[in-house]
Amino acid sequence: MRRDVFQAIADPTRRAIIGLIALQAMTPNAIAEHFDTSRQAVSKHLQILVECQLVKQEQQGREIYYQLEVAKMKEIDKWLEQFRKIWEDRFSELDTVLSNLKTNKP
Amino acid sequence: MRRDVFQAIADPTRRAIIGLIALQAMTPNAIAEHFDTSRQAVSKHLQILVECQLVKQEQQGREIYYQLEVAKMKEIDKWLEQFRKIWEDRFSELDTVLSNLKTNKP
DNA sequence: TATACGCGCAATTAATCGGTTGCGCAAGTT
DNA sequence: AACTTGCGCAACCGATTAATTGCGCGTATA
Repeated sequence: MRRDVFQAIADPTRRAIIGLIALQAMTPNAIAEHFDTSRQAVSKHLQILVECQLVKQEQQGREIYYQLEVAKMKEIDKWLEQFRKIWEDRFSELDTVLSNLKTNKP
Repeated sequence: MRRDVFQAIADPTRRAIIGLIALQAMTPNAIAEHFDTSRQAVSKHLQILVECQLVKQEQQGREIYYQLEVAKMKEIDKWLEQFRKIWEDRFSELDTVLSNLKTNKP
């Protein structure tokens, strides 16, 4: 089962979970209380998040705390990087590039 | 059919398409040439991208040029914003929080 | 030691996904 | 006018998906 970060954040519940545990590690039950789904459903989401290393777990007695692997979020940011150039740097510059591309045909 | 930006970029082909047309608007056929999938498959992806407004189309004769709606990419960036704080500003503080949690064990 | 809890691990089902195929319409070409 | 080309639309199919249910294994508590 090939999972990547982008697929992981595609699900709204998963994004909500990420937002929840971003500041503080939580157990599946604690997380599940914030949604109106079952614990198992949440656990499955967590499993997927762990699978793609967006979240890591830490056992503590019979409880398992899930916490965000913040570094992995950079991967998304890294992908966005190339587009940030386009939307921040210069819209007019982009136009120049496009014009050049068009006039560059022999 | 509820689509959002995150679901749109979940698919690797869709991300590749986005990367392709980022700099230059392209027609479905032109895009399809870059992959080993059919034009229809690409068209379906484009349809999804248009649906969530990540891409817009512009008719030109019988050809339709698809072009990236760069502004919409910001939506992803906006979501990342909250985590950027964590991973950039406060690694040390995060560690403190985690340590505190750990010392809670008897 | 017996009992209650927290949790992961299947197995199952309904829904959705990505892709293919075939069609028809409209815009260019001859 | 007849033909070709670019494209969207719809139907279909196998593969995933999200969520439910039932189970068993450890860890606490009495």
